[in-house]
Amino acid sequence: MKNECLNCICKSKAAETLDDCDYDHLSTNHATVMFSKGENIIRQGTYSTNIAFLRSGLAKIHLAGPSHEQIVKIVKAPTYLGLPTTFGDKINQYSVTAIDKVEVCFIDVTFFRKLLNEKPDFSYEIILELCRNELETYSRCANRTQKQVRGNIADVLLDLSDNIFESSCFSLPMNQAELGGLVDTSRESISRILAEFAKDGIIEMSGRKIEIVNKKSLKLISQNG
Amino acid sequence: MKNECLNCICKSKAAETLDDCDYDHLSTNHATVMFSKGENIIRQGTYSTNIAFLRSGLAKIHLAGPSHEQIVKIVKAPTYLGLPTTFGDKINQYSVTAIDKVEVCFIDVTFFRKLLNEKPDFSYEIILELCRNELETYSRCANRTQKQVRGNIADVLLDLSDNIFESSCFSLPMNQAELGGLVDTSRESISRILAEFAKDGIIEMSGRKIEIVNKKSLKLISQNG
DNA sequence: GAATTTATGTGATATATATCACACTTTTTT
DNA sequence: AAAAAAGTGTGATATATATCACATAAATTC
Repeated sequence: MKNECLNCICKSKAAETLDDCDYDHLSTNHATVMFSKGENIIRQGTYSTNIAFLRSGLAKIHLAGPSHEQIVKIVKAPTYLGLPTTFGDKINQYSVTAIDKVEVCFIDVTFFRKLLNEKPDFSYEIILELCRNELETYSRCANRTQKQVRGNIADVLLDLSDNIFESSCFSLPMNQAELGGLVDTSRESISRILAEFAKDGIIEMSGRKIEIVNKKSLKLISQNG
Repeated sequence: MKNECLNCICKSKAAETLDDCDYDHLSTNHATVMFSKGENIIRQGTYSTNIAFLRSGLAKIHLAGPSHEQIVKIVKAPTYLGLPTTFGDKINQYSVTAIDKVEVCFIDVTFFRKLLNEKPDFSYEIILELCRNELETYSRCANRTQKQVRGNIADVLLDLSDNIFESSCFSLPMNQAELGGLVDTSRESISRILAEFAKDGIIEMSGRKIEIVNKKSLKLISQNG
């Protein structure tokens, strides 16, 4: 177990500011847990007791909206999960669910607090991460409410391709009903519009496998032509 | 000017953790500026150079969405403005505009960075503020996209009454077109639905003056009956 | 205080998308 | 391999709300 964290290949930016001694403590103050597809990592409404760090895999952040479950975003390792909850509120305000097989490090809050307290560089990196998230959330929210469904679906495809899978070819990480929750539409609209994109030669689709053939068009649709 | 900040009656929670010496430095590292109604405090697209702290008054945070201007939220002193931008991105991702006469303290970024670096309690309070904002943004966003217009208008009225003016009687701080931007509707829908609320005896209205007469109904509408 | 601009009220119409209903397909379970 | 469950495709219909088009009212400007 010695040097477990020091030698970890998937560190957060904040963790990279730490020294060998911190890593030593970190190793003894965390537990790594595997979750398989569909398992709840953080559950809305329960008490938040640890800091969760997504070490590998994909997860979705989602919350119960007034009428249905809304997926806020899809995140990819390495990233902290549920930081805002741990500090802003003791009760989780949203859920985090594994999209594929994931590894999560649960870090003792007291120890994490100690790092924040004693390591200003660490603390500053956490601030940066929170700031970036907030900005992203603002524009994501403005887009979702203002664009119509076609544009939002285009956005999701581009996000998956550019940021999550980093390839023009990928497999949709969820079913159409969930995609609806991510884009704020009905399952049926997702089906229709994906079919439309395929018919128009913008994507190629077989089952959940998608290849973006005409990224330009997709971007145009995203910008709402 | 001595003790200007120490004796300031409107401190941020973070500032309350500081000692006399910090306050001394703060006094010499900031400038207080007055803005009148409608003036831009922070402008989207420009470089962010200072930390802005809203010392008194109301402001709206808004950004250019794909099709129209969206008001993210209305904030009230005391609060930092545009923190996420200063750290997350050098270019302002949103605008902040004075709703009434406001006072803003611009604090030197380098000095603010120094505080974050040397005063862990200060830094922790900033983290808390960022966390709370993020949680709030998530649920606000889920609500706005899922509820229909009636529910969102009810929410805005409740927010104004409960959090901003802390009275059941207040004057709408903006015109109906802007309210549309806050709720994601057209100006006309705002007009129609406010008239409807008045007709149903839920509010009393004369010009922009509003009194919430039946808060219970409003809450019911907010929860989407 | 007359003229101009800005804000608001209200009907008629258009439209994007939800919803319902059901066929078909794929995956999972037994 | 059969049976059950979960996921998807697609038409018909309903509906909330945008949009357009004006009328009226209030606030600014000259």
